[in-house]
Amino acid sequence: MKLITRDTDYAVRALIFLAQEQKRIISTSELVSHLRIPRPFLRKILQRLNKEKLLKSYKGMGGGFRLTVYPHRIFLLDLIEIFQGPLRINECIFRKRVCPNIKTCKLKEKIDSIQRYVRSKLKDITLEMLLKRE
Amino acid sequence: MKLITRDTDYAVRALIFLAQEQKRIISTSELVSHLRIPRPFLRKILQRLNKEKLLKSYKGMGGGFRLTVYPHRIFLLDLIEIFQGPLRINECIFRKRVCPNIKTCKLKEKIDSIQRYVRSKLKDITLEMLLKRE
DNA sequence: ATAAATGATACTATATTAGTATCATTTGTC
DNA sequence: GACAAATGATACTAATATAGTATCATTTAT
Repeated sequence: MKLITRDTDYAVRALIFLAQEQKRIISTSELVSHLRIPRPFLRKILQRLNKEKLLKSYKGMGGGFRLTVYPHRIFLLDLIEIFQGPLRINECIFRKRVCPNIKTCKLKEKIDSIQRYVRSKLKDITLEMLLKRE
Repeated sequence: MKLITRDTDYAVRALIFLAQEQKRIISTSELVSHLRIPRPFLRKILQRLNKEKLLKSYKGMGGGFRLTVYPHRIFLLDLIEIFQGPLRINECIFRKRVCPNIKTCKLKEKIDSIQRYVRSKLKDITLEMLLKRE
């Protein structure tokens, strides 16, 4: 059971690199040569981050991507949800027959609370915390 | 992102039914007629629970399964791990290039703590809590 | 004009999850 | 002992999600 899939992982690495290069425009080629991520896959990821407005893209020669959001305002939770969809851990189990009174079920409360916790903790983790320092 | 997959879910439902029938021996057929789970899939699940010693099986005519563990000693976490493997959320992201000093990384600490929390909370949830009451 | 970049989008491959099928073995009942 | 009703073991298929590729159009600095 993975909480973080490959594309989220790659996205994080790419964002770290971009953050460390400040506002410089970095091309996919440059990223590929530094991080070891398959080029077309990385391209797809960067395009997505662009659509989500975390990056701004520049077309044409000398083009590439640039971070548009401060690293302390980029949250791991958001990246996870961009690439993996909404974080839900309380789906399946609560169906008709299992849980007699779904509204008041203690179990549902517990699971909901786990989910809230996980979400809030993942929200605490920012890109900034991942940057190399000293 | 699902925390609980179909087989875990089915296992829970089957266990609930078995727990409610006390120590009576219940066949797959009876379970199938009460829960709506595809028979061969359910059989696979019951066999697994048997191997894990949560159930005891009885072969031959009149045979079936019986719960061998008290519902308050069956934990959701264990069921999840039986069917889905170890619960790990801190795999992927911490590889060579991303995290400069993996030993001391604050982020790893955070994720580890999330994992500990999730595990301990899932460990708090017992089968007993899922049984119908009043 | 051209080369070097991204945009859009469709496709393929691999892994995981979900479910099926089959045959062997055990056991209660007549 | 024969038979039917059960599980044991195991291999197979189907569907879905994840991972990765390919292609062509468009933009833009030189």
